[in-house]
Amino acid sequence: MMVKIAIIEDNVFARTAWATALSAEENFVVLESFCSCEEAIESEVIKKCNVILLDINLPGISGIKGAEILSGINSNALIIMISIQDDDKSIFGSLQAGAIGYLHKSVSPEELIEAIHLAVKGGSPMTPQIARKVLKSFHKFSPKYEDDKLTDKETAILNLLAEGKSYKKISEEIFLSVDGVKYHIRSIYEKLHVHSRAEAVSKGQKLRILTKW
Amino acid sequence: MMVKIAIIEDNVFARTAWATALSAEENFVVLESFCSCEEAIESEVIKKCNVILLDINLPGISGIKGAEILSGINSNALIIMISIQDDDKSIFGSLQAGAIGYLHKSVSPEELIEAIHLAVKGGSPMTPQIARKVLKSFHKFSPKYEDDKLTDKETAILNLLAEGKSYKKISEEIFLSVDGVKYHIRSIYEKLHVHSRAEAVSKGQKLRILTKW
DNA sequence: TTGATAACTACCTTAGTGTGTAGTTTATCT
DNA sequence: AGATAAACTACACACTAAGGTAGTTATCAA
Repeated sequence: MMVKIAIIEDNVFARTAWATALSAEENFVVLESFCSCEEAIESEVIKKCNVILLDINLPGISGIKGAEILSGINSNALIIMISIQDDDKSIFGSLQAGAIGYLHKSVSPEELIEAIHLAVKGGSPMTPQIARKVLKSFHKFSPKYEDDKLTDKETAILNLLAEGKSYKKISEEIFLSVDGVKYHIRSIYEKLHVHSRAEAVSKGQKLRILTKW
Repeated sequence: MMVKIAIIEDNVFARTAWATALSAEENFVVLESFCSCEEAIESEVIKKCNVILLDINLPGISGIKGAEILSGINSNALIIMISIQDDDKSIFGSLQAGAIGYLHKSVSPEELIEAIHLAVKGGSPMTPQIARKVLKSFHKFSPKYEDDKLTDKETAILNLLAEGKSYKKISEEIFLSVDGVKYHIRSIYEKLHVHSRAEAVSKGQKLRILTKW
């Protein structure tokens, strides 16, 4: 099984260096190298490839926007970002856009080959620091004050609020008076420092109080 | 610099096998092995260790709940889960609870040693499949129908809704009449199949339309 | 025993929300 | 040139939400 690769990178040196290195590997074939997302999007090659190496800093359509478009064209292609940045916006933006790997531009050809093998085998190549960053993004924010922790009942109600249920519906579900529900919602708002359902839900998600999966 | 390790695992064989394997490694010292979270929580050892290996399936307090409590006690300890499960609830629950790594129970002693080294160096040990699962959890859900995609304006308004802003405030911010704002919100609700702000925000987060970082 | 607090229940007011309906303007397609 | 749709603006109305205030238990600690 050949691994068909497309490269999108505006720098000529990097582009050719990667292409030659990868072509040397058995089972790898570089179908085409592009110097912009626009070019790649137009090409039929994208529909045929298994792996797309994508730079983030590109003239015109950015790598992030490009990843989104390309994964729309070929949702089976494994998109690996290659970037000099490692800020949140670049990393999480790329992941949101559909990337399954994120490498630093300083990768050696050997590491790049290894990364592609890993991706093909169902893994997600990334540098250790980025992996840590990604995992940490799941961590619950532990409220500084014990007082600001939501009780189990409050958490349950917050989840029901997120489902758009009215006070009345919630009161029926948890066997409480409507005002009883209000009582808890007041506490939730106070603890989260918000003044509306939407804000509470939003903050609940940000603080990972509401489960998202 | 010694790496001080604590092990929490109810199975005697696994526990002792890991302890002996890790003790053999230079710079590693296993401070103590516990067979339940309860024991570990009581112990002073937790406050002193750098790495905690934590089983998920434990009698009494589960590994997930345990991770939450332990990271509360020592937020600097690197918690690595070791589990036979790889369902979403186990993985993401652990990460939410504060774990920075997630390994399958079938790891070899060499892999375990390697994983701890990686964790200490700022990485996040996990199996390739789990890494992929985690990264995929960031992916935007591409709406099946083109019609259900939010426009840029709608997305912007949804973000403002998430901040709890009133129609009036939003209308001022985006230079539109209040009814103009309503017009877009109707579209948002229709596309997301919801009937309230809170639900829209919740769904927006689930679909990764709203940015969370 | 008293006092404090948590967990409700109850009522009231106001502002804001969700939805129906309808008209206007502008751009796009045929 | 005419039709169509998107992007508004406008108004009306029932309902809900948010917050103020106050009363009732039950529990627990001083």
